[in-house]
Amino acid sequence: MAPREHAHPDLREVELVTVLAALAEPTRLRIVRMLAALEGERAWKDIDLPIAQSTLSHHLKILRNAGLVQNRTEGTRCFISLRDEELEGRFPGLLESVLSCGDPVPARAVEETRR
Amino acid sequence: MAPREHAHPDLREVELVTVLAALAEPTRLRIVRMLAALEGERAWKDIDLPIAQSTLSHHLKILRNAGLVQNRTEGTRCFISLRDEELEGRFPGLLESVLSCGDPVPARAVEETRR
DNA sequence: TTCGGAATTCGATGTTCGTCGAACATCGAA
DNA sequence: TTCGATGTTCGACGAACATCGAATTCCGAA
Repeated sequence: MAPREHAHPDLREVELVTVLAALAEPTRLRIVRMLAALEGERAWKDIDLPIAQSTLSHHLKILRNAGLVQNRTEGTRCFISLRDEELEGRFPGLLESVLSCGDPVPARAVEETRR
Repeated sequence: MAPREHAHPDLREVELVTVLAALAEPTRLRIVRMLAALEGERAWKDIDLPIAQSTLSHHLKILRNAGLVQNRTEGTRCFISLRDEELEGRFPGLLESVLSCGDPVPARAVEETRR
C-alpha cells in the first residue's frame, strides 16, 4: 500500500514495557539512533538497512505503536521522525539515556584490565 | 540446586539491547521495581509473585545476565540486589528514568481531555 | 548419615517474534 | 486511464521466549 495516515497513540496511554520492547531489538534501536542523529525527519526510502521492505515496515509499525516514531504522509511517500519532545514528557530522560550509551567494551579488553 | 555462586557479567561487556530486553517484560520489570524500592537486598523467598519457582529462577537469571541484578549466597539461601551504582556508570540515567516513570493514563481518561 | 528445604536445570508446551516474498492499495505522472 | 513507485498487509516459516512440573543438587539440621 501507499503511505496512509496512521494512528499515533497518545503517549499518556503508552506503557513503559511497550517502549522498552520496541527499543530492545537491534534493528529498531538502530533506526531510532539514525533518526536521533538527524534532528528532523527522514524519508522512508532513505532508511536503507539490509532488510526487506516488509520487515522495515513491520519495525516502523512497532516503533509507531510504541509512540517512539511519527509518520508524515506527502503524496505517495512518507517521512519518519522521532517524537522526542513528547517522549521526554512521558518518559523523562529515557530516550536520552538510551541514545547516549556507547558500545560495550569487547570481552578481550575487559580481560586486560583484570591484571 | 542450592544457591550456587553465579557469574556476574562485567557491565562494560553488557550491551544496551540486552538490558532493554531484560526490562521489557512485565514480571521482570516488577522485580526490578521491587528491588529498587528496597534500598538493599531481598531474600529470594520473599519475592512472592504468582509464578512458579522455576519461572522466577529463569527471570532472575536473565536479569543477572543483563547485569541488572546480583546474587549473594548465604548457606542454602540467596539474596538478590540491584547493581544500581554500576549500572549508573555504564548506562547513565537509564535505571532512574525507567524507575521514575509512572503508569499510563487509561484510554478513557485520555478521551476526556480531548473535548 | 539421613532428611528436608532452597534454588537451579531439564524437558515439554504453547505463544510471540523477526523475517521473507507475494499480493495489494494508493498516489503522481505520463 | 494506465503505469510505475511507494509502503502496507498477508501468510508462512523457524527461532526465541515464558511458563510449568519434575528431577536434580547442594546445604544445614536433626
